[in-house]
Amino acid sequence: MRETILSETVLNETIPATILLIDDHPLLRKGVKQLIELDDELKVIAEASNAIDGIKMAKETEPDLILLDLNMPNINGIETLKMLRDEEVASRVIVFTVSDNEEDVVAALKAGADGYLLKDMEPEELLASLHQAALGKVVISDKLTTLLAQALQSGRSSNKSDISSLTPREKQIIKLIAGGLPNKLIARKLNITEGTVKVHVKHLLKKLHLRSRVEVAVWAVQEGLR
Amino acid sequence: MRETILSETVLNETIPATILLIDDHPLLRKGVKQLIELDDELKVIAEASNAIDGIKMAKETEPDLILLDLNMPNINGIETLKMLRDEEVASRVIVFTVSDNEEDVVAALKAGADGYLLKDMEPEELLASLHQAALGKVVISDKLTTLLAQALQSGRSSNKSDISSLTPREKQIIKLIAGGLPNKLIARKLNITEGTVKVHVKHLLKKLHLRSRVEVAVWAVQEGLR
DNA sequence: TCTAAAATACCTCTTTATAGGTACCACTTT
DNA sequence: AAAGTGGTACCTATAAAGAGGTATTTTAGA
Repeated sequence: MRETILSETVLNETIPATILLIDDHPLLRKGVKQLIELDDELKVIAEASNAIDGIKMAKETEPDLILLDLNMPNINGIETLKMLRDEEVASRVIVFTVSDNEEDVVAALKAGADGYLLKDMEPEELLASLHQAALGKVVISDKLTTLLAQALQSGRSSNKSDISSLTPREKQIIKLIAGGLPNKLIARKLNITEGTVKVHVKHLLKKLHLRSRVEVAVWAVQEGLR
Repeated sequence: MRETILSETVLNETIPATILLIDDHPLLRKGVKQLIELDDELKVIAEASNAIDGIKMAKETEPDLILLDLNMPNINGIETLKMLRDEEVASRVIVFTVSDNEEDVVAALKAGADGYLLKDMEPEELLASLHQAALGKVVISDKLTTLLAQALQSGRSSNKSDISSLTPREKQIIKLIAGGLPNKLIARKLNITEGTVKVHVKHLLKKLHLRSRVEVAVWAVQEGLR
């Protein structure tokens, strides 16, 4: 695949690592792309502004690295990551986001991310991290290492509240709880009986290891469920 | 201040609107700056990664526009905006953020923002909005207009939950509610009886025009009470 | 197609939460 | 001194929430 190179020492020839950007913010993509252009060992070969396009491009271009935003409309980053894995995309996926939330970090790594970098990092650090990532290393922003260590040592990685275990109905009810609705109104809204709502609440409390709907509401808000 | 221009029709001479970027993400700044460079009616003359530097630079450079991020460490965007106003900086301040949260939008505009743009907008739209802003127009992302209309018509701007009417004890209890504690545990923690906690809860519910502790918890979390 | 998971409904029982009232005390403002 | 505010306490009564169980129907996966 390597193209012919004119009048250049063959020994100095570097094959740039190819990168796909998936982020719904055009401006951010622009900034990252411009930064990466300064580095001849890295090359942005494709961009996408949503999960669907991103996955399509990943399959078409087979990049070495995928920089993936977490906070995207419709399909979020974690889901996108899982879909990429399902599609057997071989690229190394680096989550690139503003969220230094422990849940997000753990979820991303559990879902098989090969790195987790924060958008507020210095440009030089980002390039350095991408180099490492291209070499097969798992890269994590310095800020997060302490956080991760705590998460692991306190065993929270196994018993933390995990949205992935919830059924669609349960997620739906969580959002309504976070909206402050009592069971009776939730029932009316969903055209089911209050008793049934209680069953769902009971189940989701158990799954999330939470003690009350107040904790559910707080959790949901902090988790950014909408 | 206008520099000498060589061999150019004087009639076509445009004085670019000067812009100061305040955002803690270097990459985003990079992207925006690159975009603005394409437009010779706009010019980034300074950048800052935090509120303190931003305010200093605003006073030094007196830009026409300030693009201000909301989500910054230490001092957030709204506070920064207020500080700019206190310092009597004459620049038009455009909030530029990812948050399409109603509270944020309303808070920003109440604090005197001259615009509120979302980071996920298209580059062309951003440039167009900045042109409008430079002409003195208040620019709001299209996405937000519906939201704003609702906020105003439902009168939420005037009778929204206001923390200032709360007593210290009530604020304290709100934080504990948001921590998911039931009245009994709150009582233990504060060394008062559960009955007394109930009275406080009752009062604060009335003051905040909220219907349940769940709504209180959600409100507190979104309000960032800690 | 068979099966397991999900969603639904109804039951009882206990605990929490909310609303209303009265009352006392300390402190500040008028 | 009187009035107001904030914090405390106790009372009754109702509403809501949560835990336990059983059971039927749909839906989706193997």
